[in-house]
Formats: sequence, structure tokens, C-alpha cells
Amino acid sequence: MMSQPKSKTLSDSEGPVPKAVVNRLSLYLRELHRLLRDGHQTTSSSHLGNLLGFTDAQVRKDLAYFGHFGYPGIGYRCQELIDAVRRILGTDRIWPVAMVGVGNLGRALLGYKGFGLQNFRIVAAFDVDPGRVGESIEGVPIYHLDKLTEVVRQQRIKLGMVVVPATAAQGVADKLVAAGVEGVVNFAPVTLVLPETVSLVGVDLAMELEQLSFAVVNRGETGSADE
Amino acid sequence: MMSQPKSKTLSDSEGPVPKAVVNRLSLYLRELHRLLRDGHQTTSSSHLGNLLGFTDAQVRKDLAYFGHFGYPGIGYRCQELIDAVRRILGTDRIWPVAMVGVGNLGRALLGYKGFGLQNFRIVAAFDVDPGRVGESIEGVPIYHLDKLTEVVRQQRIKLGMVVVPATAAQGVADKLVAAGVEGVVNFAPVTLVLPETVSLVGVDLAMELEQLSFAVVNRGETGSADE
DNA sequence: TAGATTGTTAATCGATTAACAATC
DNA sequence: TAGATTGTTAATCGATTAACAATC
Repeated sequence: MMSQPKSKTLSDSEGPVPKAVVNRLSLYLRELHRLLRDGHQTTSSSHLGNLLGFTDAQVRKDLAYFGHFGYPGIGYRCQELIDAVRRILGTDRIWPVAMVGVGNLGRALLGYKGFGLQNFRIVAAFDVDPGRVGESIEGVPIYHLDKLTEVVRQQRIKLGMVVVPATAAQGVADKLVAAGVEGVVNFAPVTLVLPETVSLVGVDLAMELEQLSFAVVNRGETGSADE
Repeated sequence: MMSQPKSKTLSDSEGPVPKAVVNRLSLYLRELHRLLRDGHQTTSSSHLGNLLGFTDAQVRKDLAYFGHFGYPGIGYRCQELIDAVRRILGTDRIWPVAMVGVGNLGRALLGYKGFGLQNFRIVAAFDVDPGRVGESIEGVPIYHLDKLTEVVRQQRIKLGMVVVPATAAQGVADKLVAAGVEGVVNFAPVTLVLPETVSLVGVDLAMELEQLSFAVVNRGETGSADE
């Protein structure tokens, strides 16, 4: 049997993990999946770094926050590192997710297969439009917003996606939090204010394009707006 | 007539603008629009900072990269600063955008009103599905992928959105770049490799959820995954 | 004038990188 | 063994914050 790499619990460690590190962890995971699919059994910090435009030192340092996953002289075993990173990110188990707002974008997200691959399952959607409530899209039942608290509580849903118009977003987020949600992805182009016990990620599609128009107009005068 | 604030061209200035600064610029702009809508004529660095969770010093420093937009003792005039930031970001003019891939997500993005508000116009969409080509969604004509080079060249499109499956994304991005596109938003969950003269922003929906699951699992041990 | 707030410099903080002993 | 590569420490780099003279 093969010796397992050591991991440390985060609480052992020295201060909080920078957000940028966790972000790169997701990128490593994505790249590792691809490597494995392409037939690589192992990789190295410099290999992984080259693929993503990072230094080898950064890759090693990032991973070292969480344990000793590599083998000196060898590198990292892809499958093993995938398992480790998934455990770190918490995606080694299934996360039920609530989505609020079943407009254009909401419906598209309900059909997005990428969530499932990382163990996220949208199990309930909410809207106020009577024409939508009661329906089921992609197998996901659509409830009236009034049922949010009940459904989220009952299913112990910890993650929510806010896909409503900007004016409704804060109210919806408050409802999610009150019902027990601890992490929110906000697709509405507004700044949400939530208790600091709740994690918040904002995706503003127009903002992404703004970053590009800036870079195009100021071509050369800025560091590349890499992924 | 009111005296106009001074702006400097970026080329004057001292080294490249950090990507994080440009990102915050978009957030300032969003907040300024809201303030103006709420009837505020002026604001201040500490006001703006409080709304977004930044220090006043950071707000002033960010803006100072680009010019002198404030008035000592007064603050910033909202409308004036909005105009300035839009000029800096390049969104004071209209940007035609090409979208490739008209699946679930692509169609939703075609209907998203937020782009138009920031002067982005999706003027052409592309797909390989004969069932979709020729159709028009939200007033946007859908061409066959084979027409991409021609249409992008002819309309001098500089920005593109890649909304195809992961396996097709690199090829599509290459085509966009070959046709003259200088900025790409990639919605496919893969790392794209493009010439460094091209700006690239990646939006990976599953990755956003991963950041949240990490934060929830490690509650307390990480800086909050703020917007 | 007193109070408010800017733009900017210097100090602090944190994150990235280089270097290297330890390991396979 | 020689070659490769890790994990970690120290050095470097860059970004954030504090402080304050200048301005309205």
C-alpha cells in the first residue's frame, strides 16, 4: 500500500490563509484534473506553475499552507493531490445550493453542468413570479420566495446564489442569511452588506468587460489582466 | 462655468497600474451611480471607502493614479467622478462585443441588460449548431462560427466572450484573437493560453462556489471572501 | 477663522520569489 | 551516486495604510 501524504488541520497553522491562495487552489485543481485526463500520473510545482503562469515557489508555498503533499525528487501524484485539494476546499462532499431568481441568467445557471462536477447541487430555486412558481427546471423545483426560509432550513442549505435584479438583491441576501446560509454568490451589480460571519463572492459581468476595455485602451501600461 | 478637474494621461505616470486598482475603479463607479441616484451631489474618500469596505487612503490613492479629481475640504462631485472613471475605464464610448457559443449561458448573457448600461453592445453571436445559426436572439444575429473572422474584422470588434464547452474554448479564443480581438472573457472552465498582447478575464462559476465552501468549512480561519 | 478633506510621502504590512538543505 | 524536486527560510518586492501639509 502506498504511503499517504500528511495534511495538517488549518487550526495548527500560522495565521489565516490569504484569499488569493484559496483562489489558486481552485486553479490547481482544475489543472490537475486536466493533467490526469491527459494521462499524467505525477506533476511538479514547476510544471503546474508553468501551466498557470505562476512560479514553482508559489505553487509549493500555496500547497504547504495545508500540508506536505509532495515527494522530494518526484513531485506530486495528481490523483492524490486532487483528493487533498478537494478535501481542503470542502468539495469532497456534496453541497446543496439554493438559487434565488429564475430569470434568464438563473435558468441558464440551473442548466450549467459545471456545478455538479464539483459536487454542488442546486436543490431549490425561488422566485416571486406566479408564472414560474410550481414549475420545475432541469429537475429543480421552483418555490415562491415566501417558502425560502422553510426550505433552506429544512434542507440545511449553506450556500446561496442571488440572481435577482439589483434592487431586490439585498433583501434576498438578508433572507438567505436569516435562514442559515453561510456563503452567497451575488450576480446582481450591487454591493451587498452582510454579517461578517457570512462569506460573499460577487460576480459582476459588466465589471469583467470594464477590466478589458481599460486594458485595451491602455494597452501596454498595465500588467496583463490574467485569469 | 465650473472648473474641471485635471486628469493625467497614464503615460505620464510612474509605472503600471495594478490590476487590483482597476478592479476597484469599477466598484467605485458602481457605487457612485447609486449615490447619484440616491440624490448625493458629492461624496468623500471615507464615505466611498466605508460603502465598499476600503480605507479612505486607498480610495484617494487609487484615484490619484489617474489625476486630481477631488476638491480639498469638499470631496468628490459624483457626476464629475463618474465621468472621469468612465473615461479611464474606456466606457465613455460604445464597445461592440462578439459572443461565441449560444447555449444556455450564452442565451442568458445575450439577454443581460447590465452590459448595455456600461456601453457594451453584443453585436454578433456565433455557434456551430445549424439549428441556431441564422436565428436572432434579443436582436443579436447568430452566425456560423465560420463567419467569425469576417464579421469581427468588418465590425472592428475588439472584445469577445467565450461561452462554449471547455474542449472548444481554446480554439475559439484563437480564432477571436486572429480576427483582431484584444480582450477576451472566458466562461469555460479551462486555462486559455493567448498572446500577452491580449487581455484575458476568466469567469469560472464553479470556482466561485469553491471559494465559499472553503470559507464555510474553515469558518474563522480565513479573511472573509469579500466582493 | 475652524472644520473638512484632498493628494502625497513615508512607514507598515503582506505576499511573492530566490535560495538551499533535506530527501528520494 | 547524480539528478530532480520538495518544504521552508530569508530576501525582495509591491501594495496598503497612516500621517500631514496644502487647500477650500
